[in-house]
Amino acid sequence: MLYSNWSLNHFTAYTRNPQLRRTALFILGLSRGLSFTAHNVFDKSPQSHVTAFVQGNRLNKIPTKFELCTILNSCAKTQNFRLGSQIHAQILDIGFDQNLYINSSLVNMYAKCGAIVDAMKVFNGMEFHDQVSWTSIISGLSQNGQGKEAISLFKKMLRTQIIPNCFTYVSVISSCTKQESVSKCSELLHAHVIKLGHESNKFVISSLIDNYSKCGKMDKVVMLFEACIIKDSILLNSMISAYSHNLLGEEALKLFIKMHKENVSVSEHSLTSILDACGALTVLQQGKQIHALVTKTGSNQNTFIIGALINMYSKCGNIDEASHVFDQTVHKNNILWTSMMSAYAQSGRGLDALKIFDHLVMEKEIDFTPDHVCFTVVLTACNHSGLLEKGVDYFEKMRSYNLAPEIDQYACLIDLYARKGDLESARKVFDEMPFEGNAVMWSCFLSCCKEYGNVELGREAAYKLFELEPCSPVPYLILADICGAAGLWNEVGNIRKMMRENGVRKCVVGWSWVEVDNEVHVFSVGDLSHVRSDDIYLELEKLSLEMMSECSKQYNILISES
DNA sequence: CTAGGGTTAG
Repeated sequence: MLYSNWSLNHFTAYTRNPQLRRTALFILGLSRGLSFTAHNVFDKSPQSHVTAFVQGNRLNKIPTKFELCTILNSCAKTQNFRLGSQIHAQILDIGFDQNLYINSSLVNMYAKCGAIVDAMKVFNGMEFHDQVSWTSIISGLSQNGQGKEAISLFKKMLRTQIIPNCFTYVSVISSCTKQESVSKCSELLHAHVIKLGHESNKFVISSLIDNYSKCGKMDKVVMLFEACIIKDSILLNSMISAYSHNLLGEEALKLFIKMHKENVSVSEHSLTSILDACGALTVLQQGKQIHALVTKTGSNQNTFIIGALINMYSKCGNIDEASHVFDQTVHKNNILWTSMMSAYAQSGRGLDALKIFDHLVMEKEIDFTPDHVCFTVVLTACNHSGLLEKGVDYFEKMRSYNLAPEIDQYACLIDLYARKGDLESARKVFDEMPFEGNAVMWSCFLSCCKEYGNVELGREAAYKLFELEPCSPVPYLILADICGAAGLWNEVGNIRKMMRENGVRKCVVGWSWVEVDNEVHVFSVGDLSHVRSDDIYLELEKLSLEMMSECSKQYNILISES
């Protein structure tokens, strides 16, 4: 028998399933020597490679290893798992199963089709590895949301003789970005990159910019960006989303205008990021102009863009326009339903958000399966409307959808209890959940302890935060507040002393100012949520995009060292 | 002689 165990596993799996029996027979047919000729494969689209392959099969020609590589590549691009695995069977039959090029293509093909287990099997079955095969599996894991595994394989690679190249670093850096807890990796990997001389590779820079921006290290982001000589559209998009992500919408808009002026092609990625920035700045006028641009470029059915439009309109206080955009969407999917619920929750209409959710899960005809993000939105909606019991119910409901609560949903649960004043139950969740509480969670909890004057729990939360955020004065100040309110003046004195001893400065929130028409407007950088649009952005809203770029020289934004 | 891996968006 020519088949290895591996292909037999596949084959039997197919024959057991009546719907896949035809595929099974096809595999058998291929393995008996059917083949293909690829006509003019080099100037055709992946889909026409696939067609050529299937046609060529009928001509009984045995494909060369080069042709097999090309066709596997096309299967990867078109996510054609069926054909890809059939070709795999043929490869085993012909005996190319230890060819490095073919195996790397196989790993890539399976990974791109989401069959990461099969990709791992191929990878583990390889006798020798090189840079490409390592990178294929690392990027495959990263793209399939298994950042942790990608990083651990990277570490394994470092212990071999094979030195990672710039392709590998791009994948590893983006895995780190997706894994929240490993923000410390940024500098380390950056150092690797410099040492190996990849610091001017545009892919590496884009992924590093993304990584630093997600960790809030904007100084590094700007440094990298400014060192770039050629700024292509992806780099600019990474930069725009970095600015948006770090509440620097102003900078994001400026860059977008510059990009538009210099005729750098505006992609759907750029539009999504810039809509985010408009939402964060609550500049409705600019948001509307981007909406016009979306319509003009025909991107008005792209899920990411629609989601961003809904978000932008709701942040700008225009919930009706948000729901109008949603209504005009032809294919409403999970992401968009969730965006719409989130829009209602953000606009203080939590009950409307819950109404949508209840409707969706009731209606059997609508294709909707709630995921983690969706439950976060539902729980947030409960929180904003003060619905403790309902929130706890929804939390319990997650399990009926086979969803194990993640840290975000636990954070919502803690918030629900704490805001209602049930601090003991909230505290219990910290112990019961399978995660370590992070700074955001403890900060929320601490604020609630202050609200309800609970010294004991407040003290515990503050001490946790001293460890988690050693530079932040906020927990010191809140704890001092709690103790002051309880008349514990000795402890207040001690807290002040601790602050001095630990070198924590009282003022860390930066201040910025914007100058428009000779008037100076001042606002805090850290948190813009309390800034009312009519206070500061009134003047900005009057400006059109074109005018903004003309005026940009006047907007000297400075962050003072307080 | 020909072949394989990478970045940005909820």
